[in-house]
Amino acid sequence: MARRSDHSREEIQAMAIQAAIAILSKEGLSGLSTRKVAAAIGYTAGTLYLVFKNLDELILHVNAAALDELHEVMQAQLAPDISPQMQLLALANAYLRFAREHFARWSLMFTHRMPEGRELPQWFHGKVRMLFALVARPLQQVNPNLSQAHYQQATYVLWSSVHGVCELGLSDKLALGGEIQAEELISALVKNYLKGFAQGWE
Amino acid sequence: MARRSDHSREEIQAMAIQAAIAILSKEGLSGLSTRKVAAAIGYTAGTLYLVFKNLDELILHVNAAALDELHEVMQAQLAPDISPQMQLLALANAYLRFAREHFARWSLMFTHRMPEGRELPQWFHGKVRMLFALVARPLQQVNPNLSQAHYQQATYVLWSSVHGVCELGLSDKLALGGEIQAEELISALVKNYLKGFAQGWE
DNA sequence: TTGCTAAGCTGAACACTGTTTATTATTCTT
DNA sequence: AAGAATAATAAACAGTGTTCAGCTTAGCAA
Repeated sequence: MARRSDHSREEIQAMAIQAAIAILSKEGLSGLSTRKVAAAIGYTAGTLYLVFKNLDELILHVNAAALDELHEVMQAQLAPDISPQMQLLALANAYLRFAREHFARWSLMFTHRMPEGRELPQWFHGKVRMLFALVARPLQQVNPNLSQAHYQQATYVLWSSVHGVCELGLSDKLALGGEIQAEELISALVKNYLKGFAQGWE
Repeated sequence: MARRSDHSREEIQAMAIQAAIAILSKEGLSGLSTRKVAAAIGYTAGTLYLVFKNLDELILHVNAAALDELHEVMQAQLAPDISPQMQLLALANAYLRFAREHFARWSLMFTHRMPEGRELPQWFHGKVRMLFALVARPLQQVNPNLSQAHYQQATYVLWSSVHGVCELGLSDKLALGGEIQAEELISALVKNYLKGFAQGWE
């Protein structure tokens, strides 16, 4: 076959991303392959290379979709009539929930590294900044007396630490006795961190 | 060739682990392969399967070696004449240093997952507990009025959050402006967390 | 309507990967 | 010295990402 023109480049691109997400959800990262993605959308592996530079670029878009979805579910947590502390806790729990429900996609975001030399594109960093902004604002309400740099640092720290609890809490590496749930750890972390953060800096 | 008996099973096993570590350090995870490990120790891929069940088991031992090495460098931080707060900060910084200097090996510990159904062996969990114990003791000194379960939870939380800061801080995902160093984040996290932890619970 | 060019797509190839197994070469035992 | 047991290999299998010559067809020109 040749020159079917059933779909535009953009359509094939979108279809491939969706197919990759579906495979990832069903079979995990090890089940993902170019041939399988191509077959799922009725094309051949070679076609993917007309639309993506390589598999890394496809994964980049899969990750971008995850960032968008994550932004959506986290933004839905924000409610102005709730204390900023509770908003931040809700954000952290939403992050944990996303990690649990979309584990393969979530961990691919961090597992995947650009090939040597290649950098993440700017639009990707933009999506990351959008996510951080969700945390920076409530933090500002918790303690309004700090500089912008402090909020930025606190955002990084809080986000990273919540991420770490999710990662180790959802893996088998921590060997939690089965007793301790990740939710408890998240709650303990966020409350304790904000207690210190509210009291000032140094 | 056949039946050379140059090395015992245990020797081949140890050689393969060391070779895998060397390859990992030089070429990263993507450079690791059974044929390459085998060639590095003067054997063929098939021989590795006489000594390891599969590649996962080899990696398991590579990770175990990393746990041992990590325990060593962290234990070296403990000095009884230093405040527990400073000891915990030193432990966190040692963890960050290890992650930086042995990045491929360090991230393989978390990237790698046992194949479906297979569990991590008990001796592996034992090594993890040994590491946690390094953190639990100083925590007990920071606030001696809590239950054992609280120390365990605090250990998990502190460890995981430091881990998260290392992971995101060392990746390109956070897009730190280049300004903020991971050391600063670690320091901010540990100090802030311990401030809250020293004040009590809940 | 026909012919031609250009684009879409494929299928096969290449160099890898982890893993299994028949076969060979060597050592040990009798 | 003959035979059994074992260490190691080479080759095979099914899969991977990636490239590219060539085929098929759409759209345009004559």
